[in-house]
Amino acid sequence: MSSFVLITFVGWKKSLSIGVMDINYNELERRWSAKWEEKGLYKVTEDTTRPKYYVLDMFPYPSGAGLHVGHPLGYVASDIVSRYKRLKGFNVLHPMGFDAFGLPAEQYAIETGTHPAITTARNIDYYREQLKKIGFCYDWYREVQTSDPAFYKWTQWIFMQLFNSWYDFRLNKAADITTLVDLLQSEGSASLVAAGTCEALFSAADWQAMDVAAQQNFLMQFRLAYLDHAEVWWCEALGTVLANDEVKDGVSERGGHPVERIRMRQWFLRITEYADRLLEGLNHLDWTDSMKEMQRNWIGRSEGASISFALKDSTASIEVFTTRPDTIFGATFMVLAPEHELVADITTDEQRAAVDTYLQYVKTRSERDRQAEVKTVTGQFTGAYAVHPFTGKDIPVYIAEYVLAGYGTGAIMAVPSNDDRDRAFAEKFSLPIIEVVDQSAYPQAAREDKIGVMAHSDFLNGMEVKDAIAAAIDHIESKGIGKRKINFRLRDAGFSRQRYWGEPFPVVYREDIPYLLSEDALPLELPDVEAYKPGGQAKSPLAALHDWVNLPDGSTRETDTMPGYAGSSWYFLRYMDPKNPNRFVGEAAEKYWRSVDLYVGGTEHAVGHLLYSRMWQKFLFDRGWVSEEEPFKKLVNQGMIQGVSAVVSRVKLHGIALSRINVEIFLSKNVSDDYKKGEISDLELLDLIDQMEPITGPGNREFVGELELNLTEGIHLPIQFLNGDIFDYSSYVKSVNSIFHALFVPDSDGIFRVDLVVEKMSKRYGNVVNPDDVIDQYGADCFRMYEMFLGPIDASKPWDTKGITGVSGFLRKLWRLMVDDAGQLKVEDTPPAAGDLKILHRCILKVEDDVERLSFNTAVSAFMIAVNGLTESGCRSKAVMEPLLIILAPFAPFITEELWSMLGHTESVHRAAWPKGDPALLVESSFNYPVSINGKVRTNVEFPLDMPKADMEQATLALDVVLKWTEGKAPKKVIIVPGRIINIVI
RNA sequence: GCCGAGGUGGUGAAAUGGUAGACACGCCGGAUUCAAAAUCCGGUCGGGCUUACACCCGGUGUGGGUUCGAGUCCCACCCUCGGUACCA
Repeated sequence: MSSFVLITFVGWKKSLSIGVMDINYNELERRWSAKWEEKGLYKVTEDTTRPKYYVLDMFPYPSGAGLHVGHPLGYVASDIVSRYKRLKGFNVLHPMGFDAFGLPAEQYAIETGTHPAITTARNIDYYREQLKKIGFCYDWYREVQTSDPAFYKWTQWIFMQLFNSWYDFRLNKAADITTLVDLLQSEGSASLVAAGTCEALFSAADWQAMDVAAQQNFLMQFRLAYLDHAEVWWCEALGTVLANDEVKDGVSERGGHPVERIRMRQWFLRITEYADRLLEGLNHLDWTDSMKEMQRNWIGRSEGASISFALKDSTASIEVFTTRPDTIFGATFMVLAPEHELVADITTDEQRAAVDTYLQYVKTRSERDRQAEVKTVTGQFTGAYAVHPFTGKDIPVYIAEYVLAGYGTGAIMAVPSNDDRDRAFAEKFSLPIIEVVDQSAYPQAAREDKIGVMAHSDFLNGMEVKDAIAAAIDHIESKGIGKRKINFRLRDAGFSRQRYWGEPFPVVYREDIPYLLSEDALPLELPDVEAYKPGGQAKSPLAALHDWVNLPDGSTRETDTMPGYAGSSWYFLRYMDPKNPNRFVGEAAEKYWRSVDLYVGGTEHAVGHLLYSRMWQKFLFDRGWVSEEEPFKKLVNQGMIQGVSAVVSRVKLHGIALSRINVEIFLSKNVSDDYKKGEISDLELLDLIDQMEPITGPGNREFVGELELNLTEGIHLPIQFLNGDIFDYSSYVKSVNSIFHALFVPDSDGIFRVDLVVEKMSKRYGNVVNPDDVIDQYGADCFRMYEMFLGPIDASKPWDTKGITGVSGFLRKLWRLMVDDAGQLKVEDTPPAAGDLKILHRCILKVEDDVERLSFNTAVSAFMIAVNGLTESGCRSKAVMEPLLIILAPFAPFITEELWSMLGHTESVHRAAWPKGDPALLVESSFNYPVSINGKVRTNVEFPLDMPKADMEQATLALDVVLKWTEGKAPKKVIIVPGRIINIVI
């Protein structure tokens, strides 16, 4: 597929007819865009006379494919809210920028040698141009780019503050590391040990006697940005470290080379210190429950106990964390994570070879594979035994991939009676199972549910699980073998990448000890490199720059760079004061804008970005640099717009020569299905191909015996040539370059059909729809409204351009409501008819309610209903048209501005005030009640709304239809809900 | 596997526990037109019955339950999508 070129989107474009009364959207939109820009209509300042409102979009990563129709879904929604709030009198901050560091630009650089800065700048220009066409009210003066040194200077600065801070247990917040040094200086580590934050006990004198390296190593255990070791995917063949995304099925996605986990020293952020506050803070946020739930589960707070198991014939012990200390008598073996530090020590000589083999296997396994694997249990006995702390029995120690080094202590006491994976493991390795919880009273209960009565458990026997947990912990504590503990699933965040295109660390090493640069050395700019492909073992390309790495004073620079989420963890603050050279955000601006009132973005960021941002904000808050502890008050997730792909099968021939080389043979759906089912034989298929283009070469058919047909499924064809499921292959072949030869084998009716598959919109699938093309044909207003009309903002759905004609028709209808065929304004300064006022006010109230609820699709239909109604009634009243234009302006900013100015206004419609809807105009005096018999609607009857229930009941029972059903008998019950329904039960 | 979301006509969807399918697309029929585009009018969940008006039965992924009444609430299951710690 490498030889075909993607061509611009023209397939569904029809010629646009512009009649006398047609609106030239493109001209109109260009004209108003220019005027707004000239007047600075969307420029925002800190205006203390008006209440502020901060509406933020998750900024995009500018990929080479440009914006597709899925991106603007959330942007249109937030733009509508921004404009609506402005009409409501708020001073609205609505900025946009670019998340500009990232892997794709670097990968492109490796392939082509183009500097990522060049690709990125180009992509950003294209994105910005596309965004501007859609008519967003962004204040472009405030644009930020995370790869801009003026921006990442402050990313580096915040990293330095994290490095220079520790989490002060006394204040329960971050504090300057010097306060820790003062503490150690004056009293040693006693209070730290008491607080459980470190184990080494030493005095003030001991501290003072330590050398620099020892002191720094100690402080490293407390810094919020710190060095530790972690594993990365290493691919020897490619010579690079790979992202999880780049590893598929245990091999590199590019090239299919072997990969393995290797351990490296890297930077981390101590987000776990914030686990409790990140959890608690959720309670005060206006986010969806599902989003909060995902964060809660990610943080994963669990209460239990840590217990120490002594090893037989050894001084070492294994510490485990368990949420089920009550089941300790059911612990019949132990399992260590394969990476556990004790593994090498405790493995016996007889088991060493087997353990090593198993460790090799685990190195090729991703964490996800390890957790997802439930069908086949794997593990290996180490030869070592632990001593059960209560029974004194020997229990074997295994290693197994299902135990992860990063969770808890990296070791478990396995209780096969009450844990599914332990159970499966015990069964596979024939280990004893002791049923310690009698759940016979709870037939519905699962093995892992915390209900039942304890059995075979010595002093716990007869207790309910809940009580047994408490009793077991008490006992464990009194025996001194463990203690009550709260554990979090959340792990500290890896902050190093062995990559080029990221923020350099403002760090140098002397004697292997990291030191920060001075603040005036910031920004530490990313230097140019010769090659983007890493040279040395798992090092970033920066490591090859010897002059840059090795400083004259003998120190060396950190060569890793920061991850993608570094810049995105605080960019929302920079928008408040984007050009400030002296501070990451100026104090006055920060105190005015404070935090984001509405944040719109995809669920894919539910835990990553949203958790890191919250941590950074809390840290900056602790240190007194910002005034709010949470960055995003309200959060809304937009759904994903998927593409519809054209998927076919491709066949390759071996052992036969075609008239041309490099021919791709595609099979139409029915042909391919029949072939797969065996209803078409190899020979028949070959015949079909032969009909398309004669197979030449030595003896053709005689070669059939050696012929090999290779079917590849799931090949994507570009959707531009698609009409329904029919693929116009002759146009497609004409459109691509001459090197590409393709043979299309159609169905028996001569038509080539594809499988339609709904999936992520992506360049690689050839299913991308570009908003530019939609706007060229229908205009930005139409595009915006159609995106909203597609469905609820948070729902995912496939894009289909066909339906857009409905919205297009609506905009024309709106235009014709106010402008006649000759282009003359029809609107008159006459008093509005009562019916028209009712239509208008119903619309105002509905749209207002819908925008507040972010239900934009129903707001669009409310506009359609209003315009249909006003068209039907022949309304011409200015008093109706003007408010209608104002409420529609957030959705369709261009056409409303044009009509508004035609009505004689010199000030922009976007500076108008939202009209007040009057509910009194909508009050009805009667209601047409549905009458249902046993819940099924049988007829309708109209009653005044103030009619007494008894009268309604009497009148309803006398209806012919009702009499037919009741057969004259008295009903069992009559339910009357005023203004709703009448239900008769017989 | 685990966590989260979703499943309603041919399609996108609507519906504070109260007339399922608003608003649109598509399709069918008609008006207008030399013709087309555009526009306008009517029809459009399935089945039964009827010359017709009407009427009846079934219907919101599957199976149960709560309720006068369930797309909506509860239980179990199936399928699709997002995340799963280095894609962004």
